[in-house]
Amino acid sequence: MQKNNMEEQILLVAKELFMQFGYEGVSTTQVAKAVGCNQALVHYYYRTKQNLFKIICQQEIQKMLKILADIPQEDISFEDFIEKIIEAQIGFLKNNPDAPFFIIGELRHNSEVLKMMKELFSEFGKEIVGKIRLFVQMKQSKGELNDVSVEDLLIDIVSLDVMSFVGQVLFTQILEMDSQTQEAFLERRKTHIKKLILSSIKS
Amino acid sequence: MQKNNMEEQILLVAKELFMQFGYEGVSTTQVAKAVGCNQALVHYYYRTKQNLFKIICQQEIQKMLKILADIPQEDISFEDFIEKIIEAQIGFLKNNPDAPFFIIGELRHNSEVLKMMKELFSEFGKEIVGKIRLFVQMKQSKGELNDVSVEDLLIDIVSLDVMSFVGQVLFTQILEMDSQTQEAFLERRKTHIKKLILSSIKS
DNA sequence: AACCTATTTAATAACTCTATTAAATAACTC
DNA sequence: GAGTTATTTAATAGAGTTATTAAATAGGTT
Repeated sequence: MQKNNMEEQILLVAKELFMQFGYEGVSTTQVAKAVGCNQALVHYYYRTKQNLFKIICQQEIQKMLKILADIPQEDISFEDFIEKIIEAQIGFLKNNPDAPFFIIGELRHNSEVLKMMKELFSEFGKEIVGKIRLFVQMKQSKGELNDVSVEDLLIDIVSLDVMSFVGQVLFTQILEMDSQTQEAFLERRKTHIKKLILSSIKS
Repeated sequence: MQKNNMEEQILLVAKELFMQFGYEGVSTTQVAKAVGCNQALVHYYYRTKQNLFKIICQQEIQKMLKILADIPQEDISFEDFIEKIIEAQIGFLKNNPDAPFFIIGELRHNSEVLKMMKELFSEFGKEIVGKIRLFVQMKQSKGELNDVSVEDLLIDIVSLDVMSFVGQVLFTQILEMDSQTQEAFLERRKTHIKKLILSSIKS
């Protein structure tokens, strides 16, 4: 391989491996081998495995929460609002298929991930919920929307989006779906989720 | 500890550890220490770590799918039908809080878990979907129900149930919820999920 | 070219991990 | 109680892990 920027290469390759196999599932020796450099170099640039992992976690979790934070602010219908959120989330998941597995898999026992989630959530969490609440209240004041819990709404959308993805991976393996069928499955889920969410809150 | 049945003790303790920390996150030395026996005993009874893990996986995944397979067959309303399924799932998750983290966490890279899911799904999967389809068709023939995709319905319910649980663990840590608040959160989600599911399919 | 600094490697210390072996102990069977 | 089998342990081989060190190499500057 021997790309000129080894520091970045290591981070990139380590990200892929950690995301797929988890913290304990990857050794610095494996990272070095995959990069094509000496194992000591991994430690030269990032000192410890913990530290390398921490940097990667921070980047990835931040990326994920950014998706939620990037709520459309224009004056659109509630239907389009929901659609855009779902679209953004599924889009992100398509580009980062390992993300939910990584987060859920590490969350259960990796205190580093937990701490990071806590930190980044207290940074972005209120902002995200606040933005959506604002939009919902605006629509409510116009009489276009019933009473609705923003927290439940968010949990519902994230739940359905994330698990569509987990399901897709599962079914891909179990039912031997080809990539075309996978794509179709996700598209079907996307419209289904939108319909499901909207059916419960239309005024 | 030194309970008289070491073979069983090892399985029990190993289950707890594997469920929380995953395959790579647990060593046979740790298992032995937690049980209070010699490390070689773990291998005496189960030969390899792989094999021990496999046995535990089989048991746990089977338990999970059983929950889905135990669909109420009595002549009840569709509303009660959905409620019972949700009740059963949330109940199971309360007793096995690590289960979704374990499955999703291992699914991404542990071929053993994947293979097992594949095997057990082809054994129970069709049965489960078939049972629900039968119930749905029965209700449809009576005109009590719209057209509905059984697959989507199942994915929806499982998604919302499982992620309520993942969310609960997350929020417990992030928002420092006490056990009473956790219980309330789950109860609220339970009724919310039921309402959400039903709102989309009532005829 | 000589010097300096940044990058990369080989070697290795100090562990830990899995799995096996042989020996010790406990539990039965006659 | 002697003999047989089952359970449990100590010891250890062999491989792999993280992290450090000193040495080698590459790049840039004067």
